[in-house]
Amino acid sequence: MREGPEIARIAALVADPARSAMLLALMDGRALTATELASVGGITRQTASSHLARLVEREVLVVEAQGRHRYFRLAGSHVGALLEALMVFSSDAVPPLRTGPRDLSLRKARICYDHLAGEMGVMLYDRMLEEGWLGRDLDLTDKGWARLADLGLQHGDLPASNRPLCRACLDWSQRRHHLAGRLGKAVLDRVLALSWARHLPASRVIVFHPEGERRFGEWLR
Amino acid sequence: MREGPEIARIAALVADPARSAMLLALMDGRALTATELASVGGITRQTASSHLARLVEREVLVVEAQGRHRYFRLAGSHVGALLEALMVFSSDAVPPLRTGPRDLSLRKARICYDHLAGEMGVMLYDRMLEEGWLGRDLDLTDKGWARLADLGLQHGDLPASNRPLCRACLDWSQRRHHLAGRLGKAVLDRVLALSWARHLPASRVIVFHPEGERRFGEWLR
DNA sequence: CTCATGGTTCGACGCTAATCGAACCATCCC
DNA sequence: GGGATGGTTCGATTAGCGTCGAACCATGAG
Repeated sequence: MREGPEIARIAALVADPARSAMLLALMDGRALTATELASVGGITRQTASSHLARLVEREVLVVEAQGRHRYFRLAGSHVGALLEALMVFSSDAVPPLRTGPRDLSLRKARICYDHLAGEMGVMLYDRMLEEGWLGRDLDLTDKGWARLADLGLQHGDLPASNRPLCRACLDWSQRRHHLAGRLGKAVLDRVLALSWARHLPASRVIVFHPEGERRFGEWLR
Repeated sequence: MREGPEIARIAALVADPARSAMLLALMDGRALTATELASVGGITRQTASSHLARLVEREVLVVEAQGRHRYFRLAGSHVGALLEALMVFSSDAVPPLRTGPRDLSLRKARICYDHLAGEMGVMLYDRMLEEGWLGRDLDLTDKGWARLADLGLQHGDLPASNRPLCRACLDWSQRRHHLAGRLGKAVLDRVLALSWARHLPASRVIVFHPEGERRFGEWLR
């Protein structure tokens, strides 16, 4: 391309129908896989792969590899701001996309390895960050320790190991982060021990009892 | 082009180096001619003409014909907002462009047909709008009439005619509007009659005397 | 009127970039 | 181990669009 203002190259990234459709689908902050994005863009996987590589290279998207999947999401709020500035002209809508399991109980709460996933897991993670229980690099603050004590969790319940204390894990259904690591396991264990929820046999479903869900939400308030 | 989100088509308008250079040059709100925009875009006039037609058609720019010139400017603040959202990624600078006469006195104040142009003329027009002397459709308000009386201008000094009372005229050097119409002529006549300024013989230059410039500014305060 | 200048239209050319088929690599599941 | 799925790389094709030369129209100056 002939040289010119930088903004032309950025605009060109959005100017392709397939790429812009992918970006719109990511506007709600979720993370989607390459195959899903190929679908919303109406193109094949190999074409999408090339588009996504360019978007990551220009730091419009960030990518997170997890197993054989690669999750893409917007690189920051400035990308959302750009898309919104464009939507002023066009009034495009963000297309709905169902992700993950159809089963409502699975979407609500389930086990991911050994920690809590689904809506409840994402809520746990979000609230801990919002309320300052976790610092920016996922370190547990004094306030965080205090609130864990309210739940009955002490330092002793979280023995040191190679595994990190707190880790962010991409949620299959929500496509946002939930809490993993030793603390993720400890919180789930505690929720089960308190009988706020139970683990449905022979499945990954976690069923919250109404009273347990209320208390869980209150603890996070 | 294959169908897809609207935002792709808007982004495509900015994605071209020549077009984005033109848009950047217009970011300060001035209006530039097609030939000038061709120059900042580094392209020929005929190419620029095609670009500008598309930008006007998509309502990114608006055009104002004046004599054999066509002045283009951004269609609104939402266009500026879009460009700024793009510049977050790139930190392009708005390129400087000298417009109009080199002669400083000509840039400062001059006659345009029969009314005041240049910095002083643009200031007059801007202040009248800011202070509510003029309404949105350039009608003279009660407040406006009162302040004109301070200058010694009565209704009788502005005889009715086919020519509109107030009109916006694009300023050659400033590339912004200044005050024209019967009122524009009347104000200039009055400024000259008060000896706040004089008309340099055999030229279009208006020279404000220091004291006159002070009083003029005070009147507009 | 004649000339100069600003601007547009038309047509042809050339280049860039999006696209997909095919082959390949990596991971998960059994 | 083998099969299935997610994802990438490579190469060839194709289509869209930016570009300018040439001709033309409109306005302003003398």
